[in-house]
Formats: sequence, C-alpha cells, structure tokens
Amino acid sequence: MENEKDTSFKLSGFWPYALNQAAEALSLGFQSVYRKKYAMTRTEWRVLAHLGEFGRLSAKDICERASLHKTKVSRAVVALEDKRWLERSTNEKDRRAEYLILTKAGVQAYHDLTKEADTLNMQLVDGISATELATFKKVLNALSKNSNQPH
Amino acid sequence: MENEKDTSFKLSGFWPYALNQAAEALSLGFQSVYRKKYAMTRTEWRVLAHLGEFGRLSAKDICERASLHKTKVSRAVVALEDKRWLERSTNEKDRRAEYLILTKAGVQAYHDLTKEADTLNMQLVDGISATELATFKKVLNALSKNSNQPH
DNA sequence: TTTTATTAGTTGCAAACGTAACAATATGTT
DNA sequence: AACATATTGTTACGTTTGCAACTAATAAAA
Repeated sequence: MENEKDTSFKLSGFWPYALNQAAEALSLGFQSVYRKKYAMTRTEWRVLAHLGEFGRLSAKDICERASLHKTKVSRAVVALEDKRWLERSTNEKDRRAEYLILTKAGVQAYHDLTKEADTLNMQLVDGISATELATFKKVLNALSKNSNQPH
Repeated sequence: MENEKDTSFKLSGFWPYALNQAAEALSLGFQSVYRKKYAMTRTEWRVLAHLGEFGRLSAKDICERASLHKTKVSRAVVALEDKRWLERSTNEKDRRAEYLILTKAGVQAYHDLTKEADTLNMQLVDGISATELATFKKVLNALSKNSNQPH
C-alpha cells in the first residue's frame, strides 16, 4: 500500500508515444544534416523531397501527399524560393494554383541530401532482417490505418 | 529521357519520414482527447503521464525519461501547476532541484486519460497478431538504437 | 576558505507553428 | 448574367518552441 501509483497503463506500451519517441530519435540524425549543411527546416526538407521525387506539384498536392498544413507549405515554398531552389509558374487551367518545380540548384541539393539519407537509412536497418523489416512495415501501415477510424 | 526526376531514393522508404508520418497519425486521435477535454498540450500530457506512472520525479528526471528539453518541461510544469494538478516541494538534499508530484485532481485526470489511452491502444492493434506486434516492437527498438550511433 | 566549474531550473528573444480571416479565382445555382 | 458557394494560397495574430543567457545552488580545485 502507501504507494498508490500502480495502474495498468504503461506509457512505453502506448503506441502513439512509443512511435513518437522512435520517430523523433530517428529524425534527429538527419535533421542535423539538412540543418547544418543547408540551414533548412524539417518542413522545407519535406517539400524539397516531394518535388524532387514527384516532379511538378502544386502546394495543395504537397499538403495532401505529406500531410502538411497549407500554411506550413506556403512558408516552406517561400523559403525554398528565396534560396533559389524552387520556381513557381502559373497554371493556366486554374489561376488560383501555382506549379512548383525545383531549379537546377534545388535538384542538386535534393540529390546531395538523398544520398545522405540513403546512407543513414542503411545504418538504421543494420542488423535487422528483411523479414523483420517487412513485418515492421506491414504493422506500421496497419497501425496507421487503424488510427483513421472515424469513431 | 526528358523527365529527369528518377533516382533511387524513395521518401516512403526513408524510415525517419515513414515513422514520423505514422507517429503523427497515431498521435492525432489521442491529442483530440486531452486537448478538448482538458486543454492540455502534448508536452503537458507527457509530463502528467510520467508523474502518474512513476510518482515523484524532478524536472530533470522527466527530461531524461521522456527525452524532453528542459524548457519544455519547465513550462509544462508551470501549466500543470496552474491547473492544480501538480505540486512542487523542495528537495532538502539539493535545493536547486524540486520534487514534482501530482495532486489528487492530477491523479484523477491521469486515470481518466489513461483509460482513454488504453481504449485507443486496443483499437490501434486491432487485427494485428501478437507475434507481429512483438516483431514490430523489437524492430522499433533496434531502429532507435541504430540512430544513436555517434558517427 | 576562496575560487572556479557544474548543475537544476527559469526567462528573453527570435523562429516556427496553428487558427482564423482574407483575396483571388473557380464552380454551381437561379 | 448575377449571386452564392467552394477552393487555392497568403497573411495577421497569438501560442509554442528552441537557443542562449541567466540565477541559484552544489561540487571541485586552488
């Protein structure tokens, strides 16, 4: 008795917490790369990565694909434009939207960063078997799906 | 040719990104609980959860256990104190540090939130086998460990 | 004992964020 | 056509964050 703190709940077994802790730990390593080398924020890196991987996109497209808020994307686009890594062009079919595309310098930064990302990714999976990784990915997707239950 | 966007890198296969996306998706459901019901931030919830689970701790202890920056914890402690969910007491062995402990109301909020957390956690693992979950946890830990490589 | 270095926690400031309101364009209705 | 509604993206404002500087207390060195 006297110590009333015991209930069944364990923070370490709460998936949102456990995943956040791991995700943050994994992100820190790469963050130091794009921060120190290119003075980018995480959102800027994500926008750059999407344009590098998928080519011309609208801000809306990036919001949807990356689950980023439109104000976050809007500001990241301004920042990348200031760095001359991204250019806008008007979409004549819909003059509200703008096409976004990386400049040559932007593509260069993208390639450099993805090379570093690949290296880091290799280090991360060191000692983990392909089977385990496959299960991991499968469960990760299942957890994400289950989190979207309307009620 | 003409479309130069193809390189090997795939954002969806980059673990820091994949984990962050999943972690954020999972966190949103529970966030709406502690935000709407108790007007808490994520950091406040984490501090509350640590004190609820582990009992009396110093701010430093919480920083270490939760990987939270000391300013974040400092502010969360003030907020929880304002809500009368937490009390400070001086540590006579070291008068720089303060003991933090939940009040009765704080414990009550903790119990209510952990009940909701348990329910959500059950929903999340729906349809996932115990074996798969065990592998998932194992890989999650391995990834975290691998991210701490000094270089 | 005095001096220096370290540690726990707080605060000021600037950067980053989320919400709501907004302008401009597009779509749908009458 | 005229009007209402919806959509894309930006901006203003208040909140949250991270960094650096700080205070107060302890520990270590002289």
